[in-house]
Amino acid sequence: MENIGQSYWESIHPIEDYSWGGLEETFSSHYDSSSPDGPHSATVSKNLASERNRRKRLNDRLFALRAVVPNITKMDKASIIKDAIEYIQILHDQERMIQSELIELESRNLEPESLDLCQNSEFFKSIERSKNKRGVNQAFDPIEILELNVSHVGEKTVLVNLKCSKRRDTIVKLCEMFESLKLNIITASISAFSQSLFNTLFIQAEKEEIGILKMQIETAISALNHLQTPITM
Amino acid sequence: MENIGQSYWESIHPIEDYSWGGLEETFSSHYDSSSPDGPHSATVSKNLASERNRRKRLNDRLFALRAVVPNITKMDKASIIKDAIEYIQILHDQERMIQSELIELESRNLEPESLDLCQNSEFFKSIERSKNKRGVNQAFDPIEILELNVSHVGEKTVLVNLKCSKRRDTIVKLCEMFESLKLNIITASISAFSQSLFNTLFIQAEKEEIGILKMQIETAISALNHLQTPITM
DNA sequence: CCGTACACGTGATAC
DNA sequence: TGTATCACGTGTACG
Repeated sequence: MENIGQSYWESIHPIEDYSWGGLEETFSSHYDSSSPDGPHSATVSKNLASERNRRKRLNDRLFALRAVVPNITKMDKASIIKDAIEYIQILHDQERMIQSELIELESRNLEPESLDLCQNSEFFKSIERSKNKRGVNQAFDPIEILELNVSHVGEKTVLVNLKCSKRRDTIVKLCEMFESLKLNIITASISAFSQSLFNTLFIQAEKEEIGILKMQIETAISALNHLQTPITM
Repeated sequence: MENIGQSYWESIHPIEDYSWGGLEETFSSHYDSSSPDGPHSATVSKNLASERNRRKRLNDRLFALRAVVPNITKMDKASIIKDAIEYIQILHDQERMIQSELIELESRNLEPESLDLCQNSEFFKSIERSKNKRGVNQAFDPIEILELNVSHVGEKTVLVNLKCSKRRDTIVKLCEMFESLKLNIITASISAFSQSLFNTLFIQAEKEEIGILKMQIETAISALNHLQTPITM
């Protein structure tokens, strides 16, 4: 089976591969017109493939939208769009404030050349027509654990490998979390690539602490995620 | 020809100019409540109404997203999401440019009067905001720059190499600093070894931004060190 | 006529 | 348990 309809929701919560093409293929009855099912079936098949492509495109776009928007609370389609709207409004407000602050700073600096440069920037023009609607909401992203592996590589050394999604302030919160655990860290490496975050830690610990360490990290991350302010809209 | 259309929410819908060319007709009371197959039919009816509400919510959100994103070319669902993604990325770039303009302006006037203004800037407020979630206001150690090298490794790629001393919360502050700069970071790697901290960043930038980037990082770190007195917000 | 885009109802699935 | 979301195939309108 090729799993045509596989999308990221199903990749997160995989479902079993059921055969969806059972009875509709040879289905030609319906009060159909006088056309035999030769060209009609071809048309239906084309439309079917097109519709699949359309759905896939929509889901991919939605996935990409989720990737560029922090402050994702739920993985719903509607929630993703709602969070994107809120985030755009937050960006509008922030830009407005930063721009006003920049102008204030410019006004103290009495160089007319830079003032003209600023006011002629396209950013300034875009700010002019942007409207603010609400106060700045605190953006807070949940840390999504994609992979967590704690293994034992020596006599008293434990290797922690953590892969998680990279969103806004994810690195900051991760570092805070690791520092708060008061571990005996020998070396630590954090690499950000694309939309993922790769953490590698060598920790001085005993072998029997592996399970506890894994649970510690998981609970610390989930505790961080539960700190977020409820967004009610 | 049944055409069970959704129309009662269509009348509520505030946007009247365009409706994706869907088929909207009057709602014909089709499903009967007096079916002999009682509970199953009721379940199906509930599911049907829920699905209609879900679709309506999704479409409303999509319209709202279209409303906050300017320069919508096509009214496609996929195009609306695509334009929103591009717009968010544009906003990110603009924010980054504005930040660099701010930093450049701050470096231009080195009077102490403007230093106070700098500490009230949105850049530092964002730092304080992200730090304020724990209420930690202990005096922290200053970040000591041991080595900073910004070089040009490609057409639009800049390599940043930063080595500094590793003290308490150095990684956290460093990550906050890098995130607040709103750079277009391709990959970032932070390695802690012994008492030193090694940062390697690949940033999408132009060649002429190298000097600005170096100055940005230096001033941001030194500003972080100068911040340590009044964090209480 | 053909391709695109949409809404619709339905069965399956996760919580 | 019911109640959410989702993917799917289909009919249909528009260019």
